[in-house]
Amino acid sequence: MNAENTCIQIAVMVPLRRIFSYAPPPEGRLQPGMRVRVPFGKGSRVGIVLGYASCPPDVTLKPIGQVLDAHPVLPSALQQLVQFGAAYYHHPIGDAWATALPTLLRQGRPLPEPAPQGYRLSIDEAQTAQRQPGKLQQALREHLITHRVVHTTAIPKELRATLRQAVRRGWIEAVMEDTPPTQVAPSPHCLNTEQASAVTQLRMARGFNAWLLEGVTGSGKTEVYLEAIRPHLESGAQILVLVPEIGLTPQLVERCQMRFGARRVAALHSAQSDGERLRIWAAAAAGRIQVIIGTRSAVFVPLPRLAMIVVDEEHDPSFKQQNGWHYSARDLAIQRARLENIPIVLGSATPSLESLCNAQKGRYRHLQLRQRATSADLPVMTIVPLRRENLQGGISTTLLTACKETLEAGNQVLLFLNRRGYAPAVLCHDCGHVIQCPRCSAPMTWHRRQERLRCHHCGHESRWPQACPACHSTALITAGQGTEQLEEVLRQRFPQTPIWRIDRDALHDRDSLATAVADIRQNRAAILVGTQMLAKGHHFPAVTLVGIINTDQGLFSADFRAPERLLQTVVQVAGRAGREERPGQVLLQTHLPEHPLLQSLARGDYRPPAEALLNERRAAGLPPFAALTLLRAEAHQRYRVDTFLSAACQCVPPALVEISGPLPSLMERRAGFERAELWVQAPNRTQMQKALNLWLPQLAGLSSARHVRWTLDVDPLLIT
DNA sequence: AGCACGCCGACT
DNA sequence: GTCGGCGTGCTC
Repeated sequence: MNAENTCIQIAVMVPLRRIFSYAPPPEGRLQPGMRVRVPFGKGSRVGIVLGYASCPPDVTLKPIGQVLDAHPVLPSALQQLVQFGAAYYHHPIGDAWATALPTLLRQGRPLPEPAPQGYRLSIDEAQTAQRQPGKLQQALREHLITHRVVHTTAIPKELRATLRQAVRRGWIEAVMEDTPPTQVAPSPHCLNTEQASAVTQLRMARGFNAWLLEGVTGSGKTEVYLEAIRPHLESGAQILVLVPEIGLTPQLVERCQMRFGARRVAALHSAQSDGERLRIWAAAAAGRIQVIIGTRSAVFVPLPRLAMIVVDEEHDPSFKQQNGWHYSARDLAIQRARLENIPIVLGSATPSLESLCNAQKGRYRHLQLRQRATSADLPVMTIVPLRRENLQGGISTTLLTACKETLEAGNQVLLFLNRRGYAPAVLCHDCGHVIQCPRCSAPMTWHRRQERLRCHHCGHESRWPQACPACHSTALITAGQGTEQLEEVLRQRFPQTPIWRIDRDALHDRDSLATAVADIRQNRAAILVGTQMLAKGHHFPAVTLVGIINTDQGLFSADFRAPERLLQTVVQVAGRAGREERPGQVLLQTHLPEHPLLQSLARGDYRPPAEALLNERRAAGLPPFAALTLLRAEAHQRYRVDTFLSAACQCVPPALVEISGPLPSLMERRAGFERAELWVQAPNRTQMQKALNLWLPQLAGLSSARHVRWTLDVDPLLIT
């Protein structure tokens, strides 16, 4: 006769900012982190046990439907990480858990049994196998006699059924334990003094420690990671490596597997099937994989013997999730390292201003690699003023001449233009009207090859308009240049030269980036035209000239981070040039040749312009010198967005934060939704959290909140 | 997010 | 006379 009942608190996997209570099952104790299936509304949902609590005796609770796990699905440190992340980014806990788990576990599927490492004949095989061995049994038996232990994948398909039967009958047994680790290959490279010093310091790191490894392009950061983690792998520990996009860094996986053995190292990314991802996830959780190289969500992979985390290209914006739970995998990785009390390395040639600031404040230990690992010099940057230049499809005569000379010398040219399609706009020659996407406040992009107008924000497509919608003139023309047009212009100018376009459109209908890259390496003189995709990771040894076509885009953007990204992109693209003992040259086309950022950038080093940008941020009171959160709202009707945001302004906890807005979003209309936002600034993250914790319940209670879709973006990265 | 309930327009 | 539009409210 308890005055109070115990109930179990469950994070149900729905996007609701609530925890639900259920009656505990009659037998068996539940542990936090176990998955359960619970009756919910009309049907049932998967949920996570958070703990026991007492609840008043008068409420009747539904019982837990089914306990799905014998053990917590995430270890306690990761449970804390999900908890922390949900609280910090003010995201519903159930949905945070759903995001942290592989799809199949989220859906309630069981954790897979560990796959056997191999098979062998059992000791008493002689007795059990006597009765009439069939042809297949005999074949299998001989296979196992010659190979002793056979890995599952090495068994011919036609013998699989026989194998299953043989295991059931007992004359073949599964080998579950790890194969002894293969010998770790010695480093094929000789480290220079800076690399060696970085490796030594990282190897001595014990306990939580954050390191910023800042190394110019070509300085051999990867070699430092690999050598720093080597002793951990030799002692059987595990390593987590986070990368921005795995498709762009397949060499890292290959290099890692080459050195440490393919069986120890696995990649985890969205191109894999749900089943494959779960298998790798489970193998990592069971300690059978030592190195996980993965994108964002890999920050939640359980690794029982985790010894170090590496975040490669830590400045890359794709570490911040843009939909659903807006978490930064880089920042959560740091929190994970803190919770697990291990060192973490953030590596980049162009560190984010946030990380630079942390290094300067002494929160991160700073490691620098100033020399390139090969003897190649850093490329020379030259500003090409466009004021007087004759432009051909966006290319200046100066750049064209440089291309010609480079090609004649048998070298390759890389032209960077961050705009897909043929032209970023179509306009009326008579009245100037620009063809807009009907669902977004953005111009439509002309794709000439498919003869379609496409919106890059919502995917809307249409034909070339018959007449101007405003004045009915038929004189419609394209304006501006995209990669498709650049490619066309270059084909006219250099008909004999192979030209490669590397962007999402070009790779869609041809083969993968990897094959394109392989082909490019085979070729001599060639031109590469491409977007962002070209800037990341790949080495093009024969490229000696890099042209940045539209430098100015990053100088005019309303996003306060645009100059930082411009700087990082230019330095990264420039780093593709002049490797392998050939001097490189970078030409920056601009209408603003005197712009201080470009002047500073042209001197070649990342640091001075980065520090200038940091000073600007300090003066403007922007991150990393203040904490920033965006309250975004969208609805079909504009007045509902404004009503909600104004009401949200009214209930802001006074004195803690400063509010600007409601401001229309950079793209006011997107996919048929009217969008606006509130900017919330606080002197630091602690104060921000205090304010958000007071504000959020008020927000959720607003009646106007029910007519809009709203989200909080803590530490926003892209102001889209 | 789903899912049901509920009150107003064009169809067999 | 119904089928169905999406506005509103709820989920232990």
